[in-house]
Amino acid sequence: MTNTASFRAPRGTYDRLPPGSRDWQKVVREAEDLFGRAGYFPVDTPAFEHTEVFERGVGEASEVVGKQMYTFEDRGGRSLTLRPEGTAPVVRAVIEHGLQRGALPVKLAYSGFMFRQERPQKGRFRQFFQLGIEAIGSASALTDAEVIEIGHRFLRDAGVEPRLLVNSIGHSAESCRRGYLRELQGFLTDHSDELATDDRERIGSNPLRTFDSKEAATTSVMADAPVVSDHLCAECRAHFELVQSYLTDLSVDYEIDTRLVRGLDYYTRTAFEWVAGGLGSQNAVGGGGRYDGLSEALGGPSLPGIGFAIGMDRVMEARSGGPDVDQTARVYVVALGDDARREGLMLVTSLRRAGISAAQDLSERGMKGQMKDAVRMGADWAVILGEKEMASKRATLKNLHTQDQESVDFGSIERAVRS
RNA sequence: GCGGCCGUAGCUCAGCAUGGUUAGAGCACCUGGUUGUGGUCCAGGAUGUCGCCGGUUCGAAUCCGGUCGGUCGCCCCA
Repeated sequence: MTNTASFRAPRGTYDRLPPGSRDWQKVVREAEDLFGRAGYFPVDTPAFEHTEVFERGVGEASEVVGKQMYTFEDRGGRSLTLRPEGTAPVVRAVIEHGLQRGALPVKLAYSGFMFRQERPQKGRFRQFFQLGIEAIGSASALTDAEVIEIGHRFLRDAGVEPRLLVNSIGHSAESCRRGYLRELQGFLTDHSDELATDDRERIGSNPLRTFDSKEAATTSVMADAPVVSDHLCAECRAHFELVQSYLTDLSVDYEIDTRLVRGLDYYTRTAFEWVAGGLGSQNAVGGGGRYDGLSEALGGPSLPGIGFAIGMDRVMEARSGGPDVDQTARVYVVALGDDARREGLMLVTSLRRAGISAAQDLSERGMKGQMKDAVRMGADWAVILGEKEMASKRATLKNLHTQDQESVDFGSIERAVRS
């Protein structure tokens, strides 16, 4: 009620309420099962990290680090940051605990809230929920294919029909992306007077981003720009071709998008993104890529890795169909009078202990109101306890689908409703 | 962070241009018709600091300013 409470959830946050909250729970559980079947172990890392984890991991040139982080100083003067993404913290945890000394790759699955201070809009929140997996310690293209297939499968199972875009952005060598970047910067400098001002400023810091620009001026220039995929070294090219052929083997439909670049600096080689309709301009439901240099950037050993992050909020928005209407209780006890309500409380509890969902009226309503409540909960059975039933110790059991009623003694109710 | 639109009951919205009695509708909710049987029908009932603060005015849901929030686009991303 807004009349007494003048507090609202902070901007860009939300309360997850019934009935949709149950759908959410169901989708998350399906994801956990799917990731678990593929051998990805659950991992949880703190909601905040030392700020440097993101500055060095995600990269200071990225938008996320540059202007979207919730950074604060604690009472000990340490600079901490609410995690804006999950990969850098997971890699930090792997290094810190030496998980890479066991069998490789280390396969981990995480889920949780991430925080970025941006202008909220549909499908974009300041506190948002991501699910992700990371396979750390394998450079094989098999891993790329496995990770992508799992994410794709999750989205499809969740009722999203995503388009999968893939690209390779090479690795950081002169023979590969570094050389390409210089060529791109040269191209952009030659055309700098034709670019939108925002994009002109990125030539030095983050030239790849100009491919994402929606400025008409920039878009037309970029049509003729050199593209990363034409400048990959032999190894990166071979890797990308393998990934593609594996995806084809797995019947995962994908599109090559040579203009796909990702926002976080740590990506190398494979980059991918899932997009879906119904989300307005926030059409990316998930994305990921290979990050072969991340571990070293965080002071760890050389450890190639790949993973994805999927935005649950956007998944729930994009999935087909409305909320599933679930049964709240299979058995509803209609009780009339104090003695019956007391008996009902015991009956409901024993049914629940037996694994059967059950409910009774807790508002001391009349019979009509209780019957309505039973229907509202989607109950299959109504157990009626009135004066007659209390006197005879036999409840009236009504099948709410067929309307049939029978008289059963209290001890037989559980067996009767199991059918 | 920038720009457009919006903010009235739990939900969807009317009323606001031409300020004026107790601010409305539908859905949902509760009760009764049916002294103990739901999804239909009928009757009745409860619910609003008209987002918030301030200004103009005899008088503001209505006009003005600010602010908070949402939404769409930009930036960027999940």
